[in-house]
Amino acid sequence: MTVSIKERLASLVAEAARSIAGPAFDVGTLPIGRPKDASHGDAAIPCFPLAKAAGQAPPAVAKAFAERLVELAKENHGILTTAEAVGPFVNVRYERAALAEDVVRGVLERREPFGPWKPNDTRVVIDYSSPNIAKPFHFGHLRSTVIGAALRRIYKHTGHTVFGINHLGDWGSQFGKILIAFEEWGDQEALHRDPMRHLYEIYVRFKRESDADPRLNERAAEAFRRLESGEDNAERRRWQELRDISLEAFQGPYRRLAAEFEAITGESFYEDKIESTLAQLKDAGITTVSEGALVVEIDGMPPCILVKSDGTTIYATRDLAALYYRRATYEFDKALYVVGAEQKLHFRQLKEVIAKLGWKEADGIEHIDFGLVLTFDPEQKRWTKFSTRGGNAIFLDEVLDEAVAKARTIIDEKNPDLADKDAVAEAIGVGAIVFNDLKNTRIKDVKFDWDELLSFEGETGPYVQYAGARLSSILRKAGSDDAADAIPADIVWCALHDAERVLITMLDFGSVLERCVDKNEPYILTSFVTSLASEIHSYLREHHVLSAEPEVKAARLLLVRAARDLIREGLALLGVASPEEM
RNA sequence: GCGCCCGUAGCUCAGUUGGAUAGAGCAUCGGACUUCUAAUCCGGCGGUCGCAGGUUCGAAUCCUGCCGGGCGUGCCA
Repeated sequence: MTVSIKERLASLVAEAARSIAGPAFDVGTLPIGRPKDASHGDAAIPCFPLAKAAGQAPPAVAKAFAERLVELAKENHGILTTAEAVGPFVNVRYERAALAEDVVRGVLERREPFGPWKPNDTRVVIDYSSPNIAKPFHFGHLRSTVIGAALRRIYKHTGHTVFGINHLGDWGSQFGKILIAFEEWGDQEALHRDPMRHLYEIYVRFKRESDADPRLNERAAEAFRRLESGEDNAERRRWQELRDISLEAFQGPYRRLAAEFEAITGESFYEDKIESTLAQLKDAGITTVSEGALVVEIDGMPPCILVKSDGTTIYATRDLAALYYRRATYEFDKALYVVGAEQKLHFRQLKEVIAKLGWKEADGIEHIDFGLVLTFDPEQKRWTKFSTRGGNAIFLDEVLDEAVAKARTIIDEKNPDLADKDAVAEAIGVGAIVFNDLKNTRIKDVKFDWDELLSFEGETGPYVQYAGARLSSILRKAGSDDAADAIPADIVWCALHDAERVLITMLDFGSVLERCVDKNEPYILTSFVTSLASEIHSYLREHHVLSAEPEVKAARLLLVRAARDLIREGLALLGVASPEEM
């Protein structure tokens, strides 16, 4: 197995460091970073830890360190050309041909980290999307769906065994409300025409009318009791009907968003597992009865309620049943919950309960929280929460359709002869929305802004897609867009010396994925593909491919192929399509 | 009240876990298409990193205290 140029640099740095600061020096304390200014070099090593260990001033140590690196580089060809001390830093430059070959070959031959990583033994359950099907699939559901789907693919790519789970909100007391709402105002024709919208309308109406008529809430509670009784009654049949129709309706958005699951086990799936869950929790001796409810008391926070005083269960009970089931079924090491930040307390409670049970898996339970979707309130002149109750929810399909329509308009204007315009518009429009949601740190609130959502310029999905399309176009015109094309033996790799910025960026792919996994943050990858696209757009302006001298052209075509593949790979991990043309 | 989160350019955000002169996009101003897609590129303008202390060779980053905003705070999810 070949060792990447990055790893070879790391071992060179380690060897040089030990020869300066002694064999006991902890090489891990010496970070290899990127210089502030790209003109300084390809990689930079701050020498402060080394200076401390060597007991000398940082600039002096840096100087000696750089000299040692140069010596070592002479003995080990194909890694570095220069190592220069600048004050307390050492800036190094990769040997150009080696850099180019390492990166391009790595991508095209799908070596790690560009291709799939060798399997590790970590098993990960990712709970995401999990829409409440008594409520509409609105824009707010996008976040969990898109973040979770991206994490699922990133974990898979990096060698984890992953189980993506849609913990559908298809149970619970709000179903009592929906049942009563449907009994009062339900309409079969409207339900089948547009299930989500119809259920949304009657749900909002229920919320509104129950304010004036508390009897509605009582009836809803009774309906849920009857549902949870386990009998094959009218409530159950209606529930089953609404659930099936809703679930079917969700498949459209899931397809468009490239969201896939290993299992769709909603809350109702645990209905027959609640009893044994409660028994085990009681047997463990961690439950108490408080104010008529069965709870687990937890230091420093409110108790976790298992059975309400009216005898019905609650979401925490079902989440615990799910944890028992998932431990037995998937033998997970990590259980990630991609759920909004407002449920922070609930997941802290879950984790505490599991810790009280003494499970070794407790540490692996992690709430992958994210910010709210806000809407601008012109009256209050500030960003406020969407409220389902208020009825100002924005449907996801509406947003996607709007973006696709905008993409279609731009295609007609810029590329009227394009084949398959509708398919390309779908890829661009949906890609823009997905990309936008994965652009920032999860915890940031998302401000719902049509202008920003429908912007296809700058740091956007279409910007990255466009870079990919330009690369594909070059390959098409060169007639060499065959992924199976072998890399010729006579490639002059140093012809790519002027593509250093692109190559150095591509070199980062592995550590980018590591950071994504480490922090459960897809935006790091989003940011990476944006940088790569930017480097490509700049490069293509200055460096013509098809008209270059044969040697240069051959090398550049390989670079183009590699960059195109990596952009496609990165976007695919995020859930964004890469049109060949746009 | 208490707990958690956020505060960086006019706006939206990065800042690789404490390293070099704090970076992008949008907006704005100027420039680049008879050459592989101008959904692009190049340049200008724009900063008391909320405030005040502290830690040290070095702080947007760590610690403390304030200020402002958000979320949560026992039977919704």
